[in-house]
Amino acid sequence: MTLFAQTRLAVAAALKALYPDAEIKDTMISVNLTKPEFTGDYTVVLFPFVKLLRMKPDALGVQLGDYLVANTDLFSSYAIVSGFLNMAVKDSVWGSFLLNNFSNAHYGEQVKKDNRVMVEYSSPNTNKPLHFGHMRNIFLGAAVSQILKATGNEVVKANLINDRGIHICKSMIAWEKLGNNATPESAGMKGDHLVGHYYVKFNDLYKAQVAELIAAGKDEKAAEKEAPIMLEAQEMLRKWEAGDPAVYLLWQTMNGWVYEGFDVSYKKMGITFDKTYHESETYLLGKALVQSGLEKGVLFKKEDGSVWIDLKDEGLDEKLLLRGDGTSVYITQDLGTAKLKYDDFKLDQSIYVIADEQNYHMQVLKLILKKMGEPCGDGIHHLSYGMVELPSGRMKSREGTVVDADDMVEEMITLSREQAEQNGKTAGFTEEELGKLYDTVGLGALKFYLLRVDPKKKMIFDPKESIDLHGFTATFIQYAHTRICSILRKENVPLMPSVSHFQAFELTEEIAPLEKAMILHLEQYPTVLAAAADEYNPSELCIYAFQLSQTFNSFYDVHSISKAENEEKKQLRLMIVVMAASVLRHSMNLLGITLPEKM
RNA sequence: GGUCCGGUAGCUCAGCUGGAUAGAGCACCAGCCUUCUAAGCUGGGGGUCAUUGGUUCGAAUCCAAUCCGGAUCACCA
Repeated sequence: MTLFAQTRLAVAAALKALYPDAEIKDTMISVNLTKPEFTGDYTVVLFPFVKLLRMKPDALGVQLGDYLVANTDLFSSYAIVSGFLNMAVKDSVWGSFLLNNFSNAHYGEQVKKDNRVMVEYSSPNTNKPLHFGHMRNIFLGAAVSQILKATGNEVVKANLINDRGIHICKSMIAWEKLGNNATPESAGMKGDHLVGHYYVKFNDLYKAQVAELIAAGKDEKAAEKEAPIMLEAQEMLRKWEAGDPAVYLLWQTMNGWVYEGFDVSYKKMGITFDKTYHESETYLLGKALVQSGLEKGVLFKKEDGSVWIDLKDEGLDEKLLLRGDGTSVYITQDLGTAKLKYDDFKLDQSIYVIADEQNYHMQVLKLILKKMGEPCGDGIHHLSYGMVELPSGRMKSREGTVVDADDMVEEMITLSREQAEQNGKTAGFTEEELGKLYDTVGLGALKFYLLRVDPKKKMIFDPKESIDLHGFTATFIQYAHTRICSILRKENVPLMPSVSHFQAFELTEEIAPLEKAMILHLEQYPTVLAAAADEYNPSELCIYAFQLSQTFNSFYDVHSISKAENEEKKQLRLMIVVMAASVLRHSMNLLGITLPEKM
């Protein structure tokens, strides 16, 4: 148990012992970290009990403080400042905290529980390459997966590829018309970029045809419907659904190019999946569910044969589940896929990382499953995140205003190289080491940038202002880590020393404020990690790791390790920095960010 | 119009289960490298926490109303 939690329990026990007749609820006990400007480590807010106990805050504080010091082994003293009881934890407690945890590579993790959860993320369409918006989705999903694993869950990372539909046919038509049988090899392009290129071409052609029709006297709506290239795309989709061999072959070929391109991008970004679903294989699955819903009387049929669900009593409207011609719609597929996932893995929870524009869709999906009595609906959680926008508004792949994912990665790597060269940081590295380092720094900065903001907030990204490598960034944390590694190299202490490494350590001197600040931060890590998991929010780890690095930099500035005042101080500080480096690595690894030993 | 999300320093964001004088980073200004990596540290200026009212010992945080921005309410996916 964390010291923080122990303090809460101790306060609860103390109150019960002191005032056995008072009904003190757990929620009334508010324990916080003591603000740096006051002496003490943990603060108990006294106001909530004042009314109940009919006591002045200060009088209550004295009784509670005295009791805690006398009856627990945790606290050495206390101070009361205007209604706040500031408890000082004994130095010896901090000493054993360090000794017990400094060499624990799994510090902060939770024991395995019987809970299987799927996280679906990335989920790209195969008509265009990944862009900056996808990266937020991908990094979020990957990070949340890792965080859930670290907090004891069994995690299945899933990717649902949208490989069919009119958008794919658009790329195919344009390639047929304009491609001259170009392949990724002949065009010298990544496959996903090649296919994306023809998707843009399609829209160029389409717009031109619409303009032509309008010039010929058609109104806009009719023109958009009748543009020949659009009719061709729709015809191609019908052929695909009918299993036309030529269309099917082209579809397979072009999707194959896209997958090769995606694989390169995923690999560069360090992203993997345990399971890949393809919509072409799942899009018909929902129909059986709809049929059983009809039999159960949850759904109803209209005269034209279309199937609906009535969600009016939930404050929503009627929702179509199957077209009159019996073909499925978007939500039908999702119903089927939800059940498939559940049956495949016996899931307790199923997390969908999907942009917030689909909040309504996900709400409806859950409601329908619930009404149909499908157990797979219970564990569904929509991890909704805000879109990444440009200063000029949303990115539109049709209009080619997207910031491409591969380009962005390359740009960040270039930026990290420029920064390193500017700072004269390249000495003592081989070319190969430098290349690896720039990847680490560039990608780290990118991931951190996208993860440091609360997922539900939308982000505005200005590509003209490149991502900074100073301040609240991965680079800052990476740098703090390399400084620690440098100390450890000098002192011949391994990155992960054995439990017995500091067994001779004995605490006799008072712990200095910045040493204490480090220890207090380290003690918070399990609490922060648990909160990040509860809220599916990796940004909490970003903030935590940044603050720990900040505190370390101040500590580093004031307290020398190799020139510590004495051997005891040296050992204490070594334990602190060993553990700090370990916690930094642990938290950043969960976000997919690597911390180098030299930079 | 209904529903949901957001509005905190010039900019990007923390803080939101009510708690001490509202915090970071960037940008700006002034200092700090013969000492473990200056991609760093120290200090400074910069705020009507959108507005109004309410609840409370105490409100950026909770409630209500209003204003502004966004998303969504398809037989598209």
